[in-house]
Amino acid sequence: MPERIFIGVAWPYANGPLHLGHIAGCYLPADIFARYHRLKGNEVLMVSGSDQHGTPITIRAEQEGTTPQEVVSRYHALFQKDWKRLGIGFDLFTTTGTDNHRQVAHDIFLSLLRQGYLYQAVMSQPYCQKQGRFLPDRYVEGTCPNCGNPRARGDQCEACGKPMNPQDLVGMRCRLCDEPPVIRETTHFFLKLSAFQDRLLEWARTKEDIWRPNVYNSTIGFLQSGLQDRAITRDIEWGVAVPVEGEEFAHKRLYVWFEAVIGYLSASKEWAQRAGQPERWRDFWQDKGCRSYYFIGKDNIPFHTIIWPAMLMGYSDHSLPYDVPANEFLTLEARKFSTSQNWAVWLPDYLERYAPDPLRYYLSAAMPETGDADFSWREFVRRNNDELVATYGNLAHRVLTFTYRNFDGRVPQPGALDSTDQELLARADRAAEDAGRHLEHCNFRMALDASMGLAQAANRYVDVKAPWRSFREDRVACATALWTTLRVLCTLKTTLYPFLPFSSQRLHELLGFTGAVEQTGWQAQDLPPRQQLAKPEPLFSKLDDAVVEEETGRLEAQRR
RNA sequence: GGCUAGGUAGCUCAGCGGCAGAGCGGGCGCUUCAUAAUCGUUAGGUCGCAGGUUCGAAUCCUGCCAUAGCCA
Repeated sequence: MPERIFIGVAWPYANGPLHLGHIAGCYLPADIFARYHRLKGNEVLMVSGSDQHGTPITIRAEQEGTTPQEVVSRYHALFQKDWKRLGIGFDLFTTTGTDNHRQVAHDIFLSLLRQGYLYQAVMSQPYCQKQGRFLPDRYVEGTCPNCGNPRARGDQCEACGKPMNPQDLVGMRCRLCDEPPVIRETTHFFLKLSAFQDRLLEWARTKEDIWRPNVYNSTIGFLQSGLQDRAITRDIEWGVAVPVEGEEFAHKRLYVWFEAVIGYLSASKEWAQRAGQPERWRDFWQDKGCRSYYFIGKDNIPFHTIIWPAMLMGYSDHSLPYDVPANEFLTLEARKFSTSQNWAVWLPDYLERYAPDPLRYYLSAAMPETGDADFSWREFVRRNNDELVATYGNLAHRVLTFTYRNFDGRVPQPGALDSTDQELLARADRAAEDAGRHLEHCNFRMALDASMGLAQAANRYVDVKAPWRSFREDRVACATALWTTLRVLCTLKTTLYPFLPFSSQRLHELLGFTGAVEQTGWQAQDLPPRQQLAKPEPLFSKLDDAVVEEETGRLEAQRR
């Protein structure tokens, strides 16, 4: 009986390329999870898209003297290309700029309004008289009252990290034209989060054994400390219109934090339309048996465990998140990724120079699941050479080349299996079970370990069996050992497929199978004796140690 | 200031009440099918600090110290 799995992944701001922190944070784990479930034959819907609204995008456009739409289109196209190259397999990766998204956002807004969960209230905002517009917080600059930094922003002082209200700044001025803004009153819609407090708390408490401790504790903490209603509209031009009549809201837009999460639902509807089955989204949103998973970074937790569930509770009977496996952060050479300081390994740069699977391997093995994790080029080269190439790649290569050369390029016919052979095959079944169980629970590092442990056991087995010796002394024993190891490779190509889709497909073909490895299910494929093997070639390449200096040098050079 | 998470071998991390663990790196050795890969073996730790609970604490509790993130 196939299960239904909905996978929502954080929506990246389309204002710049993605870096490895984003990949380790949510895109890779989501993809691993999706591939596993597809392999098991489950129905999976995995969606996300470019978040094309929000201040970072308008700022970027103004810096470049272009339009927000141009910025968005450029990076959205880049994202699409990168997903393909890295093997992140969305069922749909759309944007928040579609008519469909606007309609769904309006529907939710109006539904919440009708049910009394939205209300209007007046708030004070900085207003630039010279430009005749309200200024987003981060468009306002001034001296930090806390540390004296003269260039603190209205949302936060980057020097001392203190969060800010624009009014707190000494000598507040407009970042675009240097004029001091005035404080003006403006009316906005607020979401009555407080109305959901009790229901949210009751619901969240059912998640104690499902959510990661970090996710559970911070959510409960938030809920217990009391929710404040939040404004869901802003005085800006770039965004989704506020669906009410009249001039008052004509120049206001839905605030991105409210609008972007709606993308999960609107993308599902778009996917269904594109598939020619416009009602199909209901399978993933209104079927009680469907589990929904949201892969995000830890900075996004409250939006997915509090705000989005509250919106869904107020809207109608749509499924609430089942799990929100938020990852911690990745650091780069022990320092925080920083876009403004250009301290980052950008995904397009990586993909220009290296293969996707070594990165997928590294980020899976060092995934920031339970605490922050670090990416360093030294570790990257080491993990590639000493783990991926030496343990897994070498196992496949040593067995395939020996077999290909000495058994006429075909899978050997095994004799009777002795206890060592049987033990290894049992070990393989156990590894697959373990990997599956860990993947079910989003424990990606442990799932990967299960497979790598099997590869090690298989290397030991080959050493014990020494087929290069038995080839001369006992041809049947040699054939049996090789067949057994090849059969273990069949398990490995399956259990590693979620992590290393490209090399699993290659191994699938090297073993003489045709078609897509994804079609073979979450089980070791039968290995028919006499099956023609493909001419062996290494699955992975060693990297020269010089890569370490080259890449760390590049990082330092590009740093601002 | 409040909250959350982590501080364990040279490095990356697991363990979370019962003899301190893994991978990698270091030393030594075996092997030669394989991208000098594999495999065996060995060294290496006051489990952040100080108290407490317990027959027994890396593990539970309290306080402190550096760290990261979130919130006000």
